[in-house]
Amino acid sequence: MKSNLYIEESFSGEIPTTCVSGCGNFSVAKTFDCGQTFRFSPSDETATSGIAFGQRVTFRQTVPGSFTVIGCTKNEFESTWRDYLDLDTDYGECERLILDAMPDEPSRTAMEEAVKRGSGIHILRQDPWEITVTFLLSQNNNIPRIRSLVDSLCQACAKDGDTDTLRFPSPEDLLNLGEDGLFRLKTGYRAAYLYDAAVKVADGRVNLYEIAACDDYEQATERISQIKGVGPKVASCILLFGFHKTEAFPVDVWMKRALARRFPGGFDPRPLGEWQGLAQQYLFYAERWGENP
DNA sequence: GGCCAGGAGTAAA
DNA sequence: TTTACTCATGGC
Repeated sequence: MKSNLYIEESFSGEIPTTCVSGCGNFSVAKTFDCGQTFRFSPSDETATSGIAFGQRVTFRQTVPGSFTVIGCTKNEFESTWRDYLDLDTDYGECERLILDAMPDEPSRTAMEEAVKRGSGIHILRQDPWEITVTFLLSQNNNIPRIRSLVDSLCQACAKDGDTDTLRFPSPEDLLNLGEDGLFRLKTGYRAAYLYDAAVKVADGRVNLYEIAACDDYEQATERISQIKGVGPKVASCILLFGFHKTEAFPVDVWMKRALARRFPGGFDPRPLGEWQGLAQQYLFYAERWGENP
């Protein structure tokens, strides 16, 4: 169901700008800084720029719930960014459901604190293949270096000049690069994983469309895990960020710290059901940014 | 120079 | 079924 956004297009000279308001307390900065994408970064104090679907885009925001998309017409916003930013989900309601699923103290208070800190985060609807590749690169790696590896991969597969570096490499691009070529990009032992992913997606042994259509989370996990290097954590990240399967609950080193600190009595995410993934993002964000939101 | 990073494959117990 | 070791690389 479409929510009631107010969308207005304007022009500054030749440059179109689309202003969007009425999207709850959506936060651009938090959404792009909670580790779900590696191709965006702050361009100044109020703007975040990056690349998705082969397009460069800038989102500028000064107050929660409204923002502008620079260089973007209303039609482009409707056809691409409205869905990408998941603006038709009521995240206020999601927050309430998360807290309702945590009736017992002190866990409820602990979750409440994380939700308050992370409130405004949306789970982006990103490209499944791109997420598969980037989270293969993420394993046993740090966030700045993952960004740099994604960049060099895109540049290595660029064909015709600058504009082509925007496009994310296809499985065929990775096959052309070869395992050796992937290794030379400093991907380390992950080169073999990337190559295996490219082979299996290209020949259909791993069918991303079937995974997208699969309502059984366990079965989807089993299918994506056919790729070498996809274990429990990477699988849950791919399903959450690439397929929007929000019952995923990725547990990494940040989450282990967050859970140990906030829930010393242990934490079972299962009662959160389809909101596990969003709760995880709040906890991840709160842990990563600590007292500096 | 050792430890850690949005872990997973493998061999051994 | 769990546990230790290993896997590239770079920042600290």
